[in-house]
Order: sequence, then C-alpha cells, then structure tokens
Amino acid sequence: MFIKSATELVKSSYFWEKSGVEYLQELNDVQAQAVTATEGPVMIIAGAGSGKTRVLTYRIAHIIRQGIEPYHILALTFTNKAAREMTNRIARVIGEVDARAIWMGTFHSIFSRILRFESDRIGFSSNFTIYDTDDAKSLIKTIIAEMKLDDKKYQTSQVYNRISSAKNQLISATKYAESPEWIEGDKFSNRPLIAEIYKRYAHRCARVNAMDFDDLLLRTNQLFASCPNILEKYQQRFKYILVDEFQDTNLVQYAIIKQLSIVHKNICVVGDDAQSIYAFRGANIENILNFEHDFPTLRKFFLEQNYRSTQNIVEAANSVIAKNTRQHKKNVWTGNQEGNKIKLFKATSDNEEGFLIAQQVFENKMNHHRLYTDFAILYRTNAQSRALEEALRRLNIPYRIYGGTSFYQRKEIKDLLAYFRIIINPNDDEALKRIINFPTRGIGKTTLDKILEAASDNDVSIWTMIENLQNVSIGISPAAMFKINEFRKMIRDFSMKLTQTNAFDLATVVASQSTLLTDLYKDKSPEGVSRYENIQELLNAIKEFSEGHGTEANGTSLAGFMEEIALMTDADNDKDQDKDRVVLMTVHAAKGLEFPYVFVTGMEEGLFPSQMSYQSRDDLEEERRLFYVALTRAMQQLTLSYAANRFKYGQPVFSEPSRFLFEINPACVEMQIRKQPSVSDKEQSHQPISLKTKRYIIPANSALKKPVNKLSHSSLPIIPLSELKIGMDVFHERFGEGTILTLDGILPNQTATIRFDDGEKRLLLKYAKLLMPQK
DNA sequence: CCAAAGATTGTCACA
DNA sequence: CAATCTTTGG
Repeated sequence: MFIKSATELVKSSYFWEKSGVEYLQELNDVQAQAVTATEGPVMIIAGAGSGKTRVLTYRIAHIIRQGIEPYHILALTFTNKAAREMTNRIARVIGEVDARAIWMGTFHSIFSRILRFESDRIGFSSNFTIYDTDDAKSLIKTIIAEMKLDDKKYQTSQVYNRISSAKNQLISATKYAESPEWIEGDKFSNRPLIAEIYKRYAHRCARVNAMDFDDLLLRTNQLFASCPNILEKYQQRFKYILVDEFQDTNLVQYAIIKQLSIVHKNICVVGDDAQSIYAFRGANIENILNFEHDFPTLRKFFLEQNYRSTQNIVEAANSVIAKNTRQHKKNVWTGNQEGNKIKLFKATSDNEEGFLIAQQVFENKMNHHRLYTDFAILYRTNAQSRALEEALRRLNIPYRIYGGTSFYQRKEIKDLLAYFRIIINPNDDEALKRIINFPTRGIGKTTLDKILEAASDNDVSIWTMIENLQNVSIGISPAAMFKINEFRKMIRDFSMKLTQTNAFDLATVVASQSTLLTDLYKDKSPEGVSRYENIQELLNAIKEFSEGHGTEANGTSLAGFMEEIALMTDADNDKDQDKDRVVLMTVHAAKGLEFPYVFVTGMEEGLFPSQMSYQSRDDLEEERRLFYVALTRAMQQLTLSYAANRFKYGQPVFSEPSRFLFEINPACVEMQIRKQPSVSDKEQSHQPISLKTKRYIIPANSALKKPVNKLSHSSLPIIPLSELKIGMDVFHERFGEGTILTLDGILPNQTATIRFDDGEKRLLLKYAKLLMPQK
C-alpha cells in the first residue's frame, strides 16, 4: 500500500503545515505532556481506553519531528498486529517511508532479526530454526524418554513450563543447576532431574541450530551482556526506545531494554498494572518497580481519562478492580455519557447462551443499524467458541474466530513447512523426524531408531548422521540404506535451489516432488479436500510474499517467509479484516481492542475465574484483572452471561455464577428477564438437528473444514456420575448395554468395570458418557 | 512396515 | 470431546 488515500494525504499535510506543535491541541494536557517529554526516562500509566495508542503515535511523530532519524527509534509492542497498526497510524502522520524505517515490532521479532545478524557471536548460524512450543515439547519428550524417566512424573508440558519460566527469569541451564532455589523446588515437586533435562535440552537446541521462543530473548540478553561492542552498536542505533504493554514484560525483556537504554536513557514505557494478564507467562509487575529504581530521574504521567466507554462501563470496571489488593491507585474516569446499564443474563446451557447472544447481536444490529464488526463475543477459553459458533451459524450471522488452532498449526501445513525448515536448516531434527517418512517412503521406526541412537552417540544432528552413514556400521539394511539415500538426494536437490529460486517456485517444487500435494489431491474425503485447499492457501501466501516484498533484502527467499510466519499468530492473520463479521476471541486476545458491543460469556465459577486460579490469591487477582480487561473493551453496551449447565469434556457440568458478577457495582447492572424456553432449547436437547432444513453461511475463514454437527445420535438421557451404582444397567454408545460390576477411585477420576455383551471393560467415567438403557 | 482401531489422556491464556 | 499415544492385524 504505497498509494495514500485522499484523507491520509489531507491528514498528513495538515500535520506538517502546522509550524509549531499545534497538533498537541488534539490531546489533553497529560497526553500532550507525555508526548513532548521525549528526553530521559518516562513512564506512562495509561488506564483502559485513555488514548494510549494515540499518545505513542504522536510521541514517535514528535521525536522524528525534532530531526531524529526514524531508524534511531525502537518501538516494542506486544503483538505483531499492534505493531502494524501503529506503523500505519504513524505513516498517516509522517509518511510511509519514515514510518517503515522505525524499528517497530514485538520483542521476539525485533530480536530474532538482530540475532540472525549477530548469530556467530553466540555460536549459532544465521539460518537457525525457531522452535515453536510443539517442537520444544517434542524435543523435551525425547529427552525424557532417553533418560528413561517416568513420563507420568516428568510430564512434558510441566517440564517445558518449568524450563520456560526459568528462561524468563534469566536462568540459563548452567545457572539452574547451580541454583539451590530451583533445585529445591524440583526436589519438592519430586522431579529432581529437571536441571539435567534443561541442560540436555539446551545442548540439543544448540546442536541443531534451533532456538525456542524464550531463547530469542535469553540469547539476545546474553549477546548484549557478553559482547560490549555489539551492545554499544545497538545502544547507538536505538537512541529512543518505547515499550508498549510494559506490565506484560518479563525479566529478560526488561534486562534487554535496560541494557539498550542505559546510555541515552531515552526510554518510555507505557502500561497499566490493572491490565497485567500474562503473569502466567513470566510477566513481572516488579518491572515497574525495577524501572523506577534503575532510572531514578524518571518522569511519570497518568492518563486517567477514559475516552472509550460509557460511565456505566467505567464505573463497573472500577468497582471490580478495586477488589484487588495489589494495585497502583488510579482514578479512571470518563466524560462520556452514562449509557445503558450492563446487561446480565443466565442461560440454562452453553447452547442456549450462544443462542441468546446470537439473537441479541441480530436484534441490535437491526434496531441500531450496526455492522457486525461492532460486536465482539469474548470468552475465557477457546473451547467455549464451539457453542457460540453453532448459534451464530443458525442465525446466519457471519463471524470470525481469532486464536484457537491457527492455520499454521494444521497437520498438513506443518508437514510442508517441515520440508522448508529442513531445506533452510538441515540440522533441524524436529522437522526431519516429521518428514523423513512422510509421505511414507519405507524408512520405518526400526531404521530411524538406529539413526537416532547413532546421532545421539556421536552428538550430531540427525542430518549430519545421515550424511555420514556409510562411515559407520549400525546395522541398517541395504534396502533401507537405498531409501535413505533417495531421501537425502531429494533434500539436497531442494537445498541447492534455495538461494537461486524464489520462495514460491521452490515451495511449489517441494510440494509436488515430495508427493505431499499429489497424495492429498487423491484423497477425496472432505478432510482430504480441505487439506489440499489448505496447502494451496499456503502456496498462495508464499506467492504473495515473494511478490510483495520484492524490494527488501531477503524478501523473496523461502527463509524470509519462514522467518515471517514463525512469530506470527492467528490474530495477525487479518486478511479477512475488511469483511463485516462478528468477532469471537479469548479475553487475552482482545487486549488493546475496543468494540461498541461486547459480550463476555461463560461467567461461571471454575471457568472465569478459572478453576486453576483458586489456589493462590495472586492467580485470582490476575483473573480479576483479566475480567477488568474484558469489561473495558466495551464502548457502549456490555452484556455478561453465564450458563447453569455447560458441556465440559463431553460431560454436562453444573456451575455457579462467577463471583466476579457479584463484585460489580449493582447500580451499573440490569438483570435481563430471560424469555421463555427458546426454540433452541427444545431442539437441542431432544432431537438431532436436521442440517437440511437450516441454511448456513459458512464464513470462508472459519473451520468449515470440520463437520459442523456431531451431536450424539442417541436421544437417551445421560446418567449423572453421582447416580451410578454397582449392579446398575447402563447403555454405552459403542459397547451397548452392560452392567456395572465395580466402581473404583474417587469422583473426578472414578473408573468402573462394566460387563458388556462382548466382555468386561474398565472405563474412566468422566469420558464414558453412560446412558440410561432402553427399556 | 503401516494403516486403522483402540486406549488413554488432557486443555487456561500466548509469542 | 478431540488429540495423541499404543496396540493390532494385515
């Protein structure tokens, strides 16, 4: 988009024509002060909806206006999307070219760029792979298996989380092993060997030239700490540093920006402690204190006027957040009108909740002539989206879901990407394991295990081992050897094209020669067709990439594409943004956004606040901040809902309304009288929905890939777990009728032995879904 | 060696 | 329920 729209031109010349700083009149006093205080350390405490982005935008413009070159500015945002939006807004003020020259992006993307450039200083090469969470976990799993540890005790994701939080607190593998605190913690939780796993994990990542998300930050910090000249180079480059969403930064991120800014001290952090919702990821509120300590000449600005929401919404949010003990006192107020009261309704089931919301969206849109994009439906967990989607489809309301399994998580996409990864970095073990026998080429488990063991013994990557197979005798049959060589030739062949061919051409060759694409083409099942289409979509994206970035340095290469998508999330994929759709997303994903109409759903104990937050006060307070974020997304109308009965893991679960609902100032809330049992009620609980009689608009980007409706085909009532007794006759979808012989264990994990016609089975009750037998 | 059936297990949020 | 791991039969 190099051609500016007419309005943009007008705006930008409007800005420039002003000789002085008259544009500051568009800001309130505090905002203007925050914009013009460009020198020295600054902290902006920005309440929800207080015009934070506007301040940041003008501040950057102001700095440039004073003659600073844009490339001396580093602006760190929380998401790629935020970075892109800010770039666009700045472009409108100072022009496209200058805006693009600013170093603007997430911590991860900016520092991975720097790491690629300086990789040799820390023993990596510039083509290092970025391991996503799946890769990292898979590697950890391998290590746990190699160490012959009990995988019940050492659960992959727990180990991963432990290592990740260590990294976020600047604890390297070496430090970890030496730290009594961490070691004791592991002993206490009966996992004394995590230090060893961490060590091996770090070693393996280095061996295969890979970094996980946390490494991107940890290694950057190490780079700066250990190479003074490199640090100095970037200190000189980044004369002005801005950090958005400062409350969500962790210790490593803080350490990095501190090092970078300690010379010029022109650092501006913007945040709101009331919106800190990423402590689970290592975000550290203490950073605010650290900052005050490390930059004593700090100036603070408090943006407290909310321009976004009605009085009712602001007041409700304030009353909730006041229940937190740990918080900076702040007085968020608004000059906006009082607005409607907050609506609150109870639904009998998650399906009904969805139905009522869909209905309200429809009515409000019609009555108030709104666009669908004016509505957002928020929830605590991604799993909740299903019932909501279903309801929206029934009413033909187009929607778009953010988050959940993103496009790049799909199996077929990951398969093809694994080929690309191997071509770029042949030592990428995780990618190699994924594709060495996919599509199947006769290199089976036995053969692979031999290679893996040999690679491990020699401390080399799998690819290196393959390249040297003829020099060792590890008992691989000539037949297998032949197939390995075929594979090797194919990859080498691709690799040779890497530098000569553009991303799209190479990707096409890989997709077809690996037979990935042709195999999928042959599969005519609905899933197969959808997978084929997904691959096509990926190829299209690559095509767009290689055509669109023609001017930038590595812009047409496959490596460039992979770099771009490695750090992308589903929220960044906004190609359908211009379409008029209702938005569905988690509260986390909604941070920083605003909508005229907001629905916050699933306001139930155990869900929001999450069950897992019950143990600690801190966690509960984080949930409350999350709720605060949810409330403050709304501009005009806020609606809260909860369901008395919700399906969890395929079992209906009763729940109480969330405690948070009782924390809202009652004066702001209006109880909705629910209408009489709706159509959906009857339909959903008793008869299977007939797909034929309903018309569906399936939004292009939604998961049309999956069959829409998988309601149980049985109409028999489900027996509540508590009513199961020994000797009782039950009915099971697959096994038929049976009799309970024994019941063991305690309720959440209770099992039963049941005699069916074809033998006895042990079933975990919470999954079994036992029905009343037909009489 | 491999696909398909069977069994098990898990999910809070995310770059 | 859905995703993943394990077993099984060809």
